[in-house]
Amino acid sequence: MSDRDARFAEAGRLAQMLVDIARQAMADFAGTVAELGLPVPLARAIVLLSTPAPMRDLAEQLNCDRSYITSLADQLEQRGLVERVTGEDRRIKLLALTSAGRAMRDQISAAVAERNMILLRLSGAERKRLAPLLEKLLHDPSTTDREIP
Amino acid sequence: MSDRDARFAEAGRLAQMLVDIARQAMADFAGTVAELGLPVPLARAIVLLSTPAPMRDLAEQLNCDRSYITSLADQLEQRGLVERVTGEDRRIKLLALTSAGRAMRDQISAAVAERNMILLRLSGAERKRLAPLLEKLLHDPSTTDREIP
DNA sequence: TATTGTTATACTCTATAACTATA
DNA sequence: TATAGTTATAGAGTATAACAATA
Repeated sequence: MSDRDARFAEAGRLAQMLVDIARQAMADFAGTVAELGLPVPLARAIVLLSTPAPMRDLAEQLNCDRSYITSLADQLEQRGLVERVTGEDRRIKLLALTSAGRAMRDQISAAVAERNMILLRLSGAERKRLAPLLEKLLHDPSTTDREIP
Repeated sequence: MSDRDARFAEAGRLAQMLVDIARQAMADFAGTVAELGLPVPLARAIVLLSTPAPMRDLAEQLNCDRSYITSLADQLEQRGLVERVTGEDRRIKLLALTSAGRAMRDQISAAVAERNMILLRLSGAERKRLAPLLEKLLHDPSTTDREIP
């Protein structure tokens, strides 16, 4: 196997591990919020609503269509977790957590933090080493600036 | 903010980054295989079929129900990428890549390797530092063996 | 009786297009 | 006319339950 192939293979394994770890983390999140009776999309929205936000903004943060936010908002309203608040610009509706919604948000945060895999499995020193690597992976240095000979 | 809270917050950020990076990697994979005309679930199955495997095994590796594998197998067969081969135990059907399937698998592997974010964004030294951290996150040291004071 | 795969069916997540109200 | 949200509808991905064939 050429040097190049070896590097490809090694990087492939790392990428696979990364995806598997994230899958595990997402499954953990799903399990955690399921115990609170929440489907994942509703829980994600609640977590983002630390402060009232226009539905449009939520669509951007969740990376989905505005029409889907309508559906999420309907479900959250039915559960009494958010209310729609008409904005100053009367086209805009803010989603605001109700007190039940805030309580739910606190429960989610606490439960998620407690089971955070990174805290459970890595020491402080290891977390310090991990952070800059993740930063670099996340903040695309334009992707094309490194050569693969 | 207490020390404990600070650690929770920091670990939360790391977990979020990890999930975001994986999402990016998965989107890259989806884009790559879309160029080859494949939906993600079919591509994932093809990648796993380096050697013929019972449908039951595939279900386990893809972490889904056997009935769904039936549906994937139907679609792959229609595209001429796999064939069902009855096993020695005649209840079992192996999925085996056809030559077109093997060609597709090679194409996927090459395209994915070329765009591997880890290769594009991390140096060899950085990859060396990342590997043991991912190993540790992946191979659950029973999750409960570390205390969170 | 237990296991493998199949069928029929249904649910969740999400998008698209056309619409309404406001700006 | 452009933007925010809504409605109706549809598609992908996946599961559940009942079933057939084989062990």
